[in-house]
Amino acid sequence: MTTTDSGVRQRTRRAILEAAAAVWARDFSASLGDIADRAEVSRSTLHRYFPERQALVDALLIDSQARLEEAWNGALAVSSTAIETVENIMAAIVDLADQILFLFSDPTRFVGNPHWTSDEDDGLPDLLRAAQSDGELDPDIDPHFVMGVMYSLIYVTAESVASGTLPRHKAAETAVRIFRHGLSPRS
Amino acid sequence: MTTTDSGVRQRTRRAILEAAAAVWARDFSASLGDIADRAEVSRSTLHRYFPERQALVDALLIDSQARLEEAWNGALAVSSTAIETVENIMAAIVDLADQILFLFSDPTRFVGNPHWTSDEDDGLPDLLRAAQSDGELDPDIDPHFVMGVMYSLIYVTAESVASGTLPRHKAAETAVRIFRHGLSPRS
DNA sequence: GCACAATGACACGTCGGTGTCCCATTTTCA
DNA sequence: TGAAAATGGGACACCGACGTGTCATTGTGC
Repeated sequence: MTTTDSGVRQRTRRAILEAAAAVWARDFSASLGDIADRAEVSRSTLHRYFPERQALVDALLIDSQARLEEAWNGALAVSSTAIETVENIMAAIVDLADQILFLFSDPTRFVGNPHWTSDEDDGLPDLLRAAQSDGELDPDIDPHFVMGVMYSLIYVTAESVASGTLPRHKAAETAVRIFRHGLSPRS
Repeated sequence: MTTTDSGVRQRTRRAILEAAAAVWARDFSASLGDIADRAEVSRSTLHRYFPERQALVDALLIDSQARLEEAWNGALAVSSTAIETVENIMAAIVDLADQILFLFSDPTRFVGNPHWTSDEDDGLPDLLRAAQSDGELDPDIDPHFVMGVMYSLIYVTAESVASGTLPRHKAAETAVRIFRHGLSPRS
């Protein structure tokens, strides 16, 4: 706790968080035992780092949101137009698929959780509207539906990478292309 | 059981199956109590129709596959080209979203279940390959990945219809258009 | 080598979902 | 109307996940 967060503690902590994201992204009802197994840690150890289930949920929630925001800002920094920003964000979060799934697969999962930053105040809907105004996305489609398409494309590409159907280096490009072409204005 | 499956029994049975599909499509770990509530039936009644959890799972599995096959055959009957068949199938199964989700959201859910007809022997991959040969779909994309995109589009459109974001009468058209444009060959 | 933190294995008690009865009440139909 | 069918709801035992604790073992820094 003091100076002795010697690499070990941080590494086990990260291993547990990674495992939790990977497991809970697919099945939020998975037991702590499953997560401990995935993290290659005993259930006792898991409980020492996160005394109760909720503590792990909160920690993963905070961590996932932080990493997502980091990716978001990185994408913003290198983009000029709205559609370019959207594409860069998609490309960036393909690597955060587990975290995204954990965060957004069930809209009611974190209601009432003090650590949950509602996705209303991030600028994605506004960004999509801007892309629609620029003539890059079909203006007749609801931005929230577009977000749904984004997330589901993230999901399938990540799943396909995990199962070996899709090579990792093609994942981001593929997802972005389907998104871009599928939602372009009617020609 | 004999001639006396007087409408009543059939209707409650259907109500339970519908409820189970709707609930388990989103969370397969949901309790039988949740399903009974959704079906507006007491838990006792549910147990009378399906003595154990597995019995309900099997019944829903059989029912969902039957309805899917029916939609499949209907789409086949009115289509001539491969891509047309795919589009008609997509349009048809938007209304079966709950059943599709229940059947395919977890690939490992029914392994070993004697009632499970592996999706290897339905012709979807072949159909997609045919559409690729016809120049209607990008030939560089793995058919199984295309199937993933199909299912995820079914999912988002159905979710959006349920949440009121997307009008029902536009659901099928929207899903098909995104699929078609998103996966068309590079131009 | 010695102290001390970290980990793993095990042992409880609690709680919710499940499966099974049983009985009262309502609905259906002859 | 009256019998049969169908349903609702409570009581109970069972089981697995969870939360908490203890104790032995490992390994890390001094």
